[in-house]
Amino acid sequence: MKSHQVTIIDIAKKLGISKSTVSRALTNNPNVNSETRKAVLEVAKELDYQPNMLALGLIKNETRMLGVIIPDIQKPFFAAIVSGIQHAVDRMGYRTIIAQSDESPQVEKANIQALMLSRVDGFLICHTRDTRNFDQIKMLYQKGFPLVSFARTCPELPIPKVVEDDFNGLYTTTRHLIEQGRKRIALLAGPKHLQASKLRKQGYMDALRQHGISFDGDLVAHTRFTTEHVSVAVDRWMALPVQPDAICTIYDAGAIQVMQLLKARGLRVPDDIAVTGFGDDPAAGFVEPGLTTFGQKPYEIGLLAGKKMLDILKRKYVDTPPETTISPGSLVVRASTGPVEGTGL
Amino acid sequence: MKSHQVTIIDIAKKLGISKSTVSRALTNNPNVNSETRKAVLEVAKELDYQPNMLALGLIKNETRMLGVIIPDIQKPFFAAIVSGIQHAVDRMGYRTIIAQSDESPQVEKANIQALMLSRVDGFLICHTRDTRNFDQIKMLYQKGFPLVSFARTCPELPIPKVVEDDFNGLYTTTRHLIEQGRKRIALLAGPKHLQASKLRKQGYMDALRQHGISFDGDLVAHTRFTTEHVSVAVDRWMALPVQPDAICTIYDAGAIQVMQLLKARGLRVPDDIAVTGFGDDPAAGFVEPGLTTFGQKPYEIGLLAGKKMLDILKRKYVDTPPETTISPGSLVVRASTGPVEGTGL
DNA sequence: AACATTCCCGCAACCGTTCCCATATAAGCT
DNA sequence: AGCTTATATGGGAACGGTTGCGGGAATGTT
Repeated sequence: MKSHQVTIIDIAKKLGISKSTVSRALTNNPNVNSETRKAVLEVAKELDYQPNMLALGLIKNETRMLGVIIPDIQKPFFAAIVSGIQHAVDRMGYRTIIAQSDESPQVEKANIQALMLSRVDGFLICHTRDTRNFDQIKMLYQKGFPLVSFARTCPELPIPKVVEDDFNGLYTTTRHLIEQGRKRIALLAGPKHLQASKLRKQGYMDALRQHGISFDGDLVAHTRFTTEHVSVAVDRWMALPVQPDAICTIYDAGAIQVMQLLKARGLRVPDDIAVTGFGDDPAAGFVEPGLTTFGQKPYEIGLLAGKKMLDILKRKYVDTPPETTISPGSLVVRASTGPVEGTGL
Repeated sequence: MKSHQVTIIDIAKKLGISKSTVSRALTNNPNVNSETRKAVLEVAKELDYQPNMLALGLIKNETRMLGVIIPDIQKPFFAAIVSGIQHAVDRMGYRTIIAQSDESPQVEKANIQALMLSRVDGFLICHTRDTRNFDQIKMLYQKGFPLVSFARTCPELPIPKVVEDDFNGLYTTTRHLIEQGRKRIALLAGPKHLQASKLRKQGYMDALRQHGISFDGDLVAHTRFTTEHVSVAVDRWMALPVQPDAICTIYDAGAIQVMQLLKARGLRVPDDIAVTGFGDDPAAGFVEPGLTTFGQKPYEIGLLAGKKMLDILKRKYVDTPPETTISPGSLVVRASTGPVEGTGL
């Protein structure tokens, strides 16, 4: 089937020299006659020689492969991050192996194991939303693997991180709603154990407080990002004696579902009730009305994460402590909050 | 930094036996005493031994890695395919290395080269929309690499392929428009050299012919999937003495842009003019009005492609010729194709 | 002419495994 | 007891490269 692989020995035999010399000629080692080198290069091309990275990796103990662990490549957010990572590390000759955890901590664990066996040179990880046990990544840390974490990170580990602008995101959207004259602003929050989730809720609360609006626990719903939870939350709000005039959410998909539920109830967005999201998912621009949201740039997050990984690989962080980078975002105003109709895109 | 790697020699030394025996114990070779095996397994666990896949790959000449080449991971279509491929091959212990060509034939070529150097065990490829020169993949074929092609394939190569239901897709959407009473149906087509593009156009033309509608060249626009081309096409159609009452497109993104352009011109969809797409991109369900489109299941395409790759790897196709699988789709009717006004339908 | 230096090149060890071959011991059969 | 056979183990080549060491030839130095 696959024909015999061309090796440096084949080249050596053909030229009547030793494989050492061929190796040196091929690796630009100065200790080789220029004519010999020329001859070697010529034969190498003629035979279509391809160096065997496995053999090389065995010696250097590196694979030039990076493991990227994400929950779900089909989410535009993660797809964009992956794209950014790849474009950052490709030019330095690193390949990326993508592994999806499908939001399952067990699968995440299995993926880490598998990639460790594949001997990747480093890991870029975004945890499952249900990951509470960080033993696996801690184990990688102890073993000395280059590690970069993004979006959903392990707070206890001193490794480079790239995260979204969680606090500012919710602070900004909440303030925007207040400035639009909204008084009773509900919050569709996330799981309490998630760091990003906590920060976003904090942004919401700080915005309320700074504008003299008292916090009302009835207006906050903690979801685990499921459609059921969102449904229940909206039902509960609508059953309140005084209904909210705005719903602030910590993720676009939730906001879009909220809008659909409101529409089904005959409520008009934004006239009766305003809605905001977080992230600026592509869908936010397509829905009607367009969703006002805090725009993030996942591709940039990927680029940053990739660059940090390259820095580690270049041993840049030998003494400087790794830092957490916050990828800035900005408010994208569309029709779901304003009195005016948005652009639709 | 990275501490000494634990090898089978370490285990052997600790037990005072030879590495051969350790290897046998670890690989479930029957020629080893059960007590010895137990001892080896114990020490292996104690030392946290991890087999070195590089050494193993060097011997077996395999990496258990598959190269996946796609134009753009950020397109939901490709993201879903990648997900399908991964879920198909993961359980057989294959990792996937994703490489994006960014729709550039040169990058595609470079990626193939790089992955070949990484010694992947096989390739799953979707070509660039501008790939006309298939020398690279032919080279892979000649070298005997396991190959599977999907969505955008090389027609000349006898390799397994998984494609969308191109012909039926456009046949179905066009017929749907005709059944809705549309008479002058324009077609937003693709590049003439693309196989998928040709087939979709053929579906459109066959539907017209079978319903006694004569083909009008003025109503067909060939694009290269750019926003500029779409814009020009719509301008041209609107300048026609008799404007079309429906626009049939071969891709959702084009259809959505068409709807926006029509809206900007003050035309109502579907009252004044109907629009159809192809693929059922997530956005098709979000836009207003919802886009009637021919739904494809890219995740299934990925699954199929992955399974075919596994079949090749298992040497299943030694004598049976590789076949092209068409992933079935179905019409998804939404608001963008209501019946013509005044028909009473 | 004697010696040091430089330049090339070959030898062999090594990276971590697998696997073939040889060998020693134990067991089975007449 | 003497022979074959099975079982368990060790030795070492191989996979495809890199690299330190040593040596021979050519060149430079005194």
